[in-house]
Amino acid sequence: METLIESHQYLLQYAIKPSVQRSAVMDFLLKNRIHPTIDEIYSALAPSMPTLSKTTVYNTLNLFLEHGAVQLLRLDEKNARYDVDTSAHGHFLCKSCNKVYDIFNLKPSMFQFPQNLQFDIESVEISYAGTCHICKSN
Amino acid sequence: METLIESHQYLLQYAIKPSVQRSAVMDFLLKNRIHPTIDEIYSALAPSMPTLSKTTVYNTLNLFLEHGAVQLLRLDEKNARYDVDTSAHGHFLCKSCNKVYDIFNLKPSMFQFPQNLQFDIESVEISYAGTCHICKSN
DNA sequence: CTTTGTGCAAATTCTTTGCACCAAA
DNA sequence: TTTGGTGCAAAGAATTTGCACAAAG
Repeated sequence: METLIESHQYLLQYAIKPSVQRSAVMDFLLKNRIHPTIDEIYSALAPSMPTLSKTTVYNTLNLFLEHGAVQLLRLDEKNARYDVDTSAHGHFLCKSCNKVYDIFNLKPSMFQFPQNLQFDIESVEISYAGTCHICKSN
Repeated sequence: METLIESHQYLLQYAIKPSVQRSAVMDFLLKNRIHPTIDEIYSALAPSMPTLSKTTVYNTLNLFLEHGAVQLLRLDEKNARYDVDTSAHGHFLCKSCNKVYDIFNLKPSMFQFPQNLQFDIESVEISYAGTCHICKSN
């Protein structure tokens, strides 16, 4: 399939050696911008890849993280979530439906560290939690 | 001791029924603004409270959370941390020494949600990670 | 061949739960 | 006495590790 070839190329951009499993995981991330958990990724791919193991999904996401191809989100107390969009943006977690929304319209200055070079910043996470507009009206 | 009486009063402000254990935990939090993990709190108190159990520390912090007396921080992939300062401020985690620094000089506007009333915001977390000035020079 | 990736099972870590005992009003 | 708090042991959930087999060059 052409789509998996695209994921293959995408991995190469991050110097990640592609494999069937890695391309499938990246393909899922690129097409489903839902900030999925390991379990969500595994459950989505398992039906079409019966031999896939959850260990491989863990290995794969850790590899993606090391290569900077995904961003780790710790929005709730439970599982880690992964975002294939590594640009500067924030997140909103609805505590009612557990859906994660991207918040793109934050001022760029919010992603700059306020203090004068004292620390070396590697990552910035801006996250909100509450109730989304859909759950609010129910 | 006078200090535990202060913690006792502090708990009452949040409508938390004090106990020896709860006052001791709150006393530790008020005097050690290090955003400790459950384990750090337990290890600090256990020597002077031999019968203290880690379960009680978990119970206590969950109770404090429910009453809004502490703020939950999820800065690293591992343990939860707790901050007795519930005001709007950010945090910096040094990945080298694991120390957490408070970032107080953030603009108040950063803690307001950028979108027009679509979502009900309950909490905002702004966190940075990288290398602190001490580890940088080593 | 040789290197690297995969996947099973087991281990580890963090946190919660069930339940008996203890403490305080 | 009655209510609620504590603490042990066990359970549960998320993630990592060890190792044998498979795949790819």
